[in-house]
Amino acid sequence: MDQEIEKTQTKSEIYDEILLAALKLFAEKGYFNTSLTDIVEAAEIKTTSVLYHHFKNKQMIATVLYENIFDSLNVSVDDIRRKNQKSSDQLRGIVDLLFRLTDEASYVMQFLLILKIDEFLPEQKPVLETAAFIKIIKIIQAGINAGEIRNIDPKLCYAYFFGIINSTLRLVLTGAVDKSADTYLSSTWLTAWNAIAKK
Amino acid sequence: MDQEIEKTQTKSEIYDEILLAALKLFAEKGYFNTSLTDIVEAAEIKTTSVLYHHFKNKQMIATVLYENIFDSLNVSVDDIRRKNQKSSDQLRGIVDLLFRLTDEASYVMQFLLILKIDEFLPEQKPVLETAAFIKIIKIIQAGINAGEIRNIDPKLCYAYFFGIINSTLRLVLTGAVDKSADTYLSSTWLTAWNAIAKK
DNA sequence: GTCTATACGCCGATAGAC
DNA sequence: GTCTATCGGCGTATAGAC
Repeated sequence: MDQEIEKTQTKSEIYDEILLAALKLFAEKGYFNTSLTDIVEAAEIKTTSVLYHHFKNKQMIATVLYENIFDSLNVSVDDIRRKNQKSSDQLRGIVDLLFRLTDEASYVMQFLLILKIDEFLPEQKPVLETAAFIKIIKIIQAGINAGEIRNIDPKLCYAYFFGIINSTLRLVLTGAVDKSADTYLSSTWLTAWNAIAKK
Repeated sequence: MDQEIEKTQTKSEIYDEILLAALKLFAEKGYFNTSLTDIVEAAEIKTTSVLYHHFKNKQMIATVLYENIFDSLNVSVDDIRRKNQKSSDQLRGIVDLLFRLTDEASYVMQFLLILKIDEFLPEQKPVLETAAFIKIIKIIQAGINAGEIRNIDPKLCYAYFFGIINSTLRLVLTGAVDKSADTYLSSTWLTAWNAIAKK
């Protein structure tokens, strides 16, 4: 998925190590409970100097993570939209993706669903205003227009549908239930879709 | 609601001012972005010494807020359980309460729904293990036993029902929609209840 | 590009007079 | 119980040699 990078502009392994270490720590302990020293240790580099050679400051590490995650999500949503016509199929694709990410990239999903991003990146767009989520609202709007989804405020519809999806994933991510997200996929999808589908 | 306090053991007005100021600031900027100086200014007291005379440290302010809010919620849930027999009526009572709190005490609801409490109060119980929420799970279990609610894992059922409720309230609390929570009450209740009700 | 050393600000917390 | 003054430490960030 990140393999489109040419050798020449590879940002170095250390760069990636730092990002990965920071992502894990932010997800586990939160941004403010994570010191640069923590990141340095987890990334297995020697001193903060190495870190500052790659990033302007702590906030920039978080900013890059934010951009990577939301850009990647945006690309995936585009892909799903291209491969499916009906709103229900597009939403199903997005749900599949989110459940898979929860099982296979839980740190990413914690960043998305659990962290309070605007607390440490106040200048970034709120989640609902990012490209990926604007497109999701569009999918919902299209579903309403096509008569697939009942005619309510798209944002409210988003809250209903992804309220069910996200709170289920939060149960998994916080360890409140012990099974994998995948276990709950079909039941949760059905419930969420029925909550917004036109009868 | 807080009027049961006898005059003799009133903790002084300053105590309450500090708590209220801290609640607002934590809700608006987050715990870590709020300094004791911020609280001192907002509470309209002179120095941090006054603050330290009432609270052992910053964390204790948050702890008292946490306990007040969850105790009060627990009392309300008891009250609702006493006044209603059916699970559906009890859940409806809780939903009414949460929507009212969102409109009338938004800082409290932000503390409950938006803040990542375990980041600054790591030793406190996770929300789902507090008395109030254990009782909510019991209400759901009773509804399943009575045949009112479909037979699924109570925690999953909780995620479906309150996923819809809470994500709608989050829209209001974060300003993603401009109307009051009350506007969405009946529609959201219906959707949430239908998501878990036995047909 | 990595090392050692260090600056420095902020903030939580305390001492002690009154 | 409130004031002035101040400490100590952590964590971010930088300087400068190699």
